[in-house]
Amino acid sequence: MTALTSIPQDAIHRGRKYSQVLEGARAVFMKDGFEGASVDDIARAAEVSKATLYKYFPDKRILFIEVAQVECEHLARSVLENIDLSAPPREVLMQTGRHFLNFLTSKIGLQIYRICVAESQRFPEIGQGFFESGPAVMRAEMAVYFDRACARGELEIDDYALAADQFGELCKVDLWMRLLLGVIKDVSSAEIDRVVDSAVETFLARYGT
Amino acid sequence: MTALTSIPQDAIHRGRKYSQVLEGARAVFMKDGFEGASVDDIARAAEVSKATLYKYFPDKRILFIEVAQVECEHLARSVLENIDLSAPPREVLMQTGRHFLNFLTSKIGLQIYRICVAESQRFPEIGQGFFESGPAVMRAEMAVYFDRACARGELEIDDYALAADQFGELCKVDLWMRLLLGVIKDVSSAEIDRVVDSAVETFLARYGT
DNA sequence: TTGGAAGTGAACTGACCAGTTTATATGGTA
DNA sequence: TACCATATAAACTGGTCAGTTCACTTCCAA
Repeated sequence: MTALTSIPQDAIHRGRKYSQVLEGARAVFMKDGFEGASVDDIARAAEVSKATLYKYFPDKRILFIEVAQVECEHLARSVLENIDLSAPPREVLMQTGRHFLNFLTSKIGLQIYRICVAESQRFPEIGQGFFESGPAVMRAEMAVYFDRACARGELEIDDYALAADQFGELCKVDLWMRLLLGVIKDVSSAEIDRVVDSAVETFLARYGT
Repeated sequence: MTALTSIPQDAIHRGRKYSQVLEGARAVFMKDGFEGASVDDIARAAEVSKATLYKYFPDKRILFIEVAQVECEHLARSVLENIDLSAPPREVLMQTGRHFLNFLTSKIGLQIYRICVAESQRFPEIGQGFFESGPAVMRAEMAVYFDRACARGELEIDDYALAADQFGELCKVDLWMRLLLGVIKDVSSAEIDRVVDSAVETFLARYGT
């Protein structure tokens, strides 16, 4: 720690109000989207002055990117919890599908997707980051499972990534689009089960042994 | 197709400038998105005065919804006119999938979806309108085909709507998300074929006879 | 030829918002 | 206690934009 005293980024940014700002921004972005969220609203929600907010985040976009990254990591973790990968494929797929769909259809899951899709034009790093910590993670985790299951002779898959994506897409059927577009407001676990059931059925029709 | 007939014929005839406005709006919305497009820009692009524009479309949202519906109608027409529904299922599905994916991955297809998803929170009628003239039409048209194909013994499907949605989702695999998020910029027809091939394979594994 | 419907351009209203500045307050530390 | 970085409220700048209004023009049909 001599001349090069690289002060940790976190230490520089994380004053007392840093996480307050992030939390307020999260709440307002989730409620109003990116364009719809005014910086005044965020400052008010964070119980912080606008001047302070701008000291931490010199630009509204930077603030959003920060929020989105934190949320993506958080959500990716929650999807990957509590699945017994040694169970029979039908069981593993059902559980995975339900977890996945529960996340996709949650208020926060929907809103993050909405904002990332909408803003990826103007701020490509948002879309890129979301893809890598969202869909790409899901795909990679499933590929690991497929590899094991194929080795056990439980599945027969040539292209793991493609199969993973297909399963993910099959889970999105109907419910996700209707929620995204505001055609419906909520989804019951019975509806989720129905979609996941059929997704697993279709998936196993092709890849089951 | 009935959902698409909401553009009143008399409105078209009521003034010479109607389609000019729509065309200008289409161009500007596609370039700048919904929020990014100013009504002044649209009027300028349409070579029409703002007052005239507001005579036809009393609200920017209504204008966008019309644009989106017209585009969806184009897709629906182009799919229906070019597919021989009496061909074997594999052939019908391949063709349908390719048409569908070509539209989804087109600049305008992506942009309409982006805008609808982003704005459906603040303006539910946008999401509602898009759902009815987009996904719902696709589903309904496929259900008609499934009905015939099942009657011919070529397919075996219990829930037409669910099966249609599954096929649609299977076509979206990978490419669509990466385009939406700006991870990739273009897609080759070879990539489209690869995804559609596998979608058809998976679909027929479950529903083929 | 003329009257009304459609269209025009430009100014206007009222509102919103990102980002800055300023004068003032607070709280921890030396 | 005195200092200084940090925080604050509120006003301010400079800009954008949806939607309206109005005085005026163009077009067409009777």
